[in-house]
Amino acid sequence: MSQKFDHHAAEARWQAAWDAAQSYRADDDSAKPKAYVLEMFPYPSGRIHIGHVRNYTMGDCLARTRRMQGFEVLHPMGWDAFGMPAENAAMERGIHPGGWTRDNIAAMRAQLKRLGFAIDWSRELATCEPEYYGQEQALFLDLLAAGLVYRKESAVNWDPVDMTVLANEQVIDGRGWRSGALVERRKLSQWFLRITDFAEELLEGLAGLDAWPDKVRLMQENWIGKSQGLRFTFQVADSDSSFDVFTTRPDTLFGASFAALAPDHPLIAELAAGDPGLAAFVAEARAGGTSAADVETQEKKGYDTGLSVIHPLDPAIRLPVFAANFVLMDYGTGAIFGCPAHDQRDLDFARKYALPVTRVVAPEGEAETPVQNEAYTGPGRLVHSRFLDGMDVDSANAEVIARAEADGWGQGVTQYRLRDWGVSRQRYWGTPIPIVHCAACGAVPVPRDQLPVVLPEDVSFDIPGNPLDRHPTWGRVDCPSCGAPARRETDTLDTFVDSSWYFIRFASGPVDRPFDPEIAARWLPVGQYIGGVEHAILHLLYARFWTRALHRIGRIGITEPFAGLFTQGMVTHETYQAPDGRWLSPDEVDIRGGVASIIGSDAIASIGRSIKMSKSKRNVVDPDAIIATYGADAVRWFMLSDSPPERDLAWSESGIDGAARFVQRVWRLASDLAEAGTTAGDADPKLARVVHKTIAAITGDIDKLQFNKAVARLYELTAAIERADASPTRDEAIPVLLRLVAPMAPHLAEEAWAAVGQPGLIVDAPWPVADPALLVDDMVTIAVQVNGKLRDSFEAAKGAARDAIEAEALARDKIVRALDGKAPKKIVVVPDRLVNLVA
RNA sequence: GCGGACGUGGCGAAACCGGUAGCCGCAGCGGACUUAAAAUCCGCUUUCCCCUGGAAGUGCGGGUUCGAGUCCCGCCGUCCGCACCA
Repeated sequence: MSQKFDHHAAEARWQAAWDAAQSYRADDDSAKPKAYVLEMFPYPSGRIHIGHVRNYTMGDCLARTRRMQGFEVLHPMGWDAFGMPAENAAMERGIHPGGWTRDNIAAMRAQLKRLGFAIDWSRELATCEPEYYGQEQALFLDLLAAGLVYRKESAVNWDPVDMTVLANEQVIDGRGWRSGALVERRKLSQWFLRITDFAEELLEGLAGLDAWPDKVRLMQENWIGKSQGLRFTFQVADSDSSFDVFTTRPDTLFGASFAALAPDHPLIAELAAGDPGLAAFVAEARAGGTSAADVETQEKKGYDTGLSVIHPLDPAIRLPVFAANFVLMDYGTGAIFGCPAHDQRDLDFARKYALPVTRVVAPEGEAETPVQNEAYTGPGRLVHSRFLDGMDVDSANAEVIARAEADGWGQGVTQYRLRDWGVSRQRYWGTPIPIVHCAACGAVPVPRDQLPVVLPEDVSFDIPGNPLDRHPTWGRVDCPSCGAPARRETDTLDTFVDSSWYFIRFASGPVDRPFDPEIAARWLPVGQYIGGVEHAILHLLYARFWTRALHRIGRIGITEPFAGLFTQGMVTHETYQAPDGRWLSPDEVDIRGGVASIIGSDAIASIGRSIKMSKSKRNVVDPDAIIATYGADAVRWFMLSDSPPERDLAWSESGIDGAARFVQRVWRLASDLAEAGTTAGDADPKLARVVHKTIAAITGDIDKLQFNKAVARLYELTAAIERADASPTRDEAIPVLLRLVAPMAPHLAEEAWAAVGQPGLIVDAPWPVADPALLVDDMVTIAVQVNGKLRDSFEAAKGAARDAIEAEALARDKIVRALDGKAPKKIVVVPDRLVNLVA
């Protein structure tokens, strides 16, 4: 009888066949409608992990479906290949980051190919190659020329041992994560991109992204952090100095009892020079951690500068000026006025330093109720505020802003939390910033004909710090402008720059330019982008910004790069722990009947809940091993089944067993048909209905990326075909099933398609189309409820008259019994659905 | 602290617009085939009870409705994001 489906042979055979036919090559010149399906490209860490497999399987399923539906599909793959892990590997093993990265890419590419993804490999790119980053340098210079790039001094976290800049996440308890050295704040001259110029349009653009998850839009909205308020100047009494503050609550100005400046504020720096106490306070404030936990527990502290400022609405009022640890230099103006009654932080501060607390907003009748330990931030009317008294908060805000503008001491402004994007990294393994520093000419762009600025290969990582800084020759160049000896910029670009435009380069990647706008326009924007939520803010915001920046300088026609976005869940796995608390890997236990016995011992492991795979919990599974055992199709099938794609998927041995079983079931259907040949006789209208309903449902499910539902329906269809008696309908149903399965299990589908004698490759076969006539049933089940409780049900012709249904319902034995002789007070009839009798 | 999502069998989950809760899969139980096992196939599988049937049931408590997993109000819990943002 039928042989088992041999996944090893089928995978090799069909992957070769697709390659030979160049099945997944995207044709720029195709007349077909275009579909651009993209998954976030991976960092080449060394091995594909199961999360990647899930991500790419989803995209692949969609891409394959679109292909069969007649779209010209662009489904590319590349490598986000610059970044720290390569440098860390270089330091640890004394190898070159480039070699390490390229080896990893080769290994991971082979892994992806084993899964049979429908990828146009001719468009593959790696961001670490000069062909890519050289074009990025060109775009950087374009943005520089357009004034969207600038250079300024900025504080960084400096690790004095590793001689490198650390990201905030790399600073743990004030120490470098790798060296353990106390981190210093250093000022460095760094390059910035003017993303804040785009704050408003990035915010407004979110409204149009209706195929994005609300969650991501909201996260971006919060990140941009728009707020409106008043910016005004405080004059320091008996002095020429002044400073600006920003507030969203100008209405509470009469409740002000102090002003406070960030420890990093320039005015504080000035004063600290002559005030050792203040200098000590500043040093102490800087030492305080910036982590969430630190901030939460940190006490509000201040230092009285001895200065006072003049209240803008009444020169007679003077407010003391403090340096305060809770005022941030990088939001607003780095200075505030404190209104303790209506701001919790100000209240805490005021209590500590015995400053007045004056209520200026109160709900009805509470004007004289003192504010105790909780600041009042609710609605109400202004009190103790002279000309503002009696106004509501909004009117008072507007009134104060109007006066400030009329009298010239302040103005209404919109403030954003978003800051300009600092892109300088003091590292080797990144895109060199194409700038030359000349003593006479300043920062000079590298001329276009000298791009790319290529990273030198002869570098070593045995000494800490950026090897570009100590390279003997690379940094020495002549100034492109005056010809005098000059030095290269040794900083490289943040790797988020690399990933901000790769999707454009996929659409069009000429050798002499970053992209061809006309060709790129044929594909962009990306129709469906799929990746993890962890990129909800940074990557997705930067890519949106980069696209808008290119749009502003006339390089591209679109403003939004990703029309549709889907954020998929993680793949999790149960955890196993030995009685002594040691974590066990899945292949150290044998699970039967919910009990995990430890292999090679008679002890029982405790089973923990399914959580994110991590090395420390040892609950990681290796895709390669699983593909070898179960086959690519079973793995792909499992990745799409069970859990909704936006939720986490719990990997389990039994789950993948089930998937492998299904592959065999489909294969059996096909090979039995191949053996038996076609059937003569009558059609099977019941089966035909099932087939067509399934076609319609699955098409919709895949459109909505609800792969788990599509999978459930395919199980049902398979079961229905298995159960059906031989008929021409059944013979036709099997190739339909194969086409529906093809996006998920393509090797199986090809093998079976060939076995049943269908012509050509199934990947080129058209997607089945449901016959609308077969989607409607002529009989429906009517539920009969008494007082809302189901008592009976019966079959009726679809569209049957209300009276007839009502009469039938009342005549049913069970209903007569349930009503117990009483006449219903009310009868609700929902045609084709139910009858509810209210007794 | 602020913002958001979610909560349904032993488990992963379905359920169009408010209309028969639990499709499908996993695990489990029973059976068939087999010398046996594997594989495969068939059946059962929310809980409880006085079991030809009945009651309860979608985190908890209320409400709207002929009818609520779905809508409204208030809690509880879990997860995620941001975090001294003036």
